Amino acid sequence: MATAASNPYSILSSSSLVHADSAGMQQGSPFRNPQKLLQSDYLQGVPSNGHPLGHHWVTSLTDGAPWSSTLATSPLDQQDVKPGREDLQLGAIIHHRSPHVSHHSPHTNHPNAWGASPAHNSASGQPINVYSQPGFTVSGMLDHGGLTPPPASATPQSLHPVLRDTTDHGDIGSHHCQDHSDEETPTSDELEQFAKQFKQRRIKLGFTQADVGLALGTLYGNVFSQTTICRFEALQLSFKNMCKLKPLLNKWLEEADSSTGSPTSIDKIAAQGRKRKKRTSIEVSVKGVLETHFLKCPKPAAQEISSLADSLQLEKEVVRVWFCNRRQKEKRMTPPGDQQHEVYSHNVKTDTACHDL
DNA sequence: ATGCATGAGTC
DNA sequence: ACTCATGCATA
Repeated sequence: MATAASNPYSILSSSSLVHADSAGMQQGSPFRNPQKLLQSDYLQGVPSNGHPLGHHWVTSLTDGAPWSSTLATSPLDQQDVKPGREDLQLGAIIHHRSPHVSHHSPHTNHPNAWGASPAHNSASGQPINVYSQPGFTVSGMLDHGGLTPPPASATPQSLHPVLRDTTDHGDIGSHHCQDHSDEETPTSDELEQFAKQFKQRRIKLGFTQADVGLALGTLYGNVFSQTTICRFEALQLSFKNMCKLKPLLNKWLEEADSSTGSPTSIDKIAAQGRKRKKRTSIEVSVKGVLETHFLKCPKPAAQEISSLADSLQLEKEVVRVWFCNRRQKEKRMTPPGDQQHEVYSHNVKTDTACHDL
């Protein structure tokens, strides 16, 4: 049942005290701003040009392949913390980016999966230098792990997969990829590795995802919820978002790691009553319909949303949000069910709308 | 772990 | 009105 249209929850004269800096992490943040180009990585909207990009991890400088959910590799690795998996042998499918990246326009979609980064992390080497941060001094991560020896981290010897030197891409063209003296944009591989390692250690240290989120707040001023930490570990965030969070989590890891045993003071932030709309539960049958529409047209026009909402007897807003969330989900990297193929990749001609009723 | 929701920043 | 980052509430 759709909730009533009246939204009694919008009142709140709430004093927004939490918004501290959720979005603005640039100033005062421990990390500078390594990912300025990331923004261009994936052109989000690009409606003007009408780029039908289904997936956009068009990294320009990150040598590594951007993630694009594809392939039906085994997605299970995100569930269990086993670092030594070798499900990545499908090197065959690996997309191949043209060596001459004159202008990497949004290739519709590269067939490469997240976990497909092979080679250097499971079978042979595995020594991924997870910590590419400058501040990371290996206080004891690698060797003091007496009881928690990361199965996959012991010999840091692998080569750095990322090697963006003076490869000037005409793409964004306003950055010089030469001044990367600090942590740069990690590759998807690095992020994946880090996420796994992070989860492992977090668990070993006995912290919950919620603990970490809170700790980040007390430590660096950026509070995060269990949800976000969870998504980070599961790689269910956008590339850019992952890049942003990694430094923080990395620091926390160092902290927690060095102070094992010490009761890290975990502050508790007062949870303020936030008026929120009750979560609407969409029936499965209705979801099916939405799903179908989504495949046909991931970006329905307002009018279409209205009619759809009408026929489904849902609030227009609910439908609109559903589509938004659905799109966002598609953008994520780790496929929920590991399906590849962007169903709707090329019909986005005119993003304006798909009128075909 | 995820579905639906909010809000800031954009276009 | 959309994208994106995030999270409450819930399965």
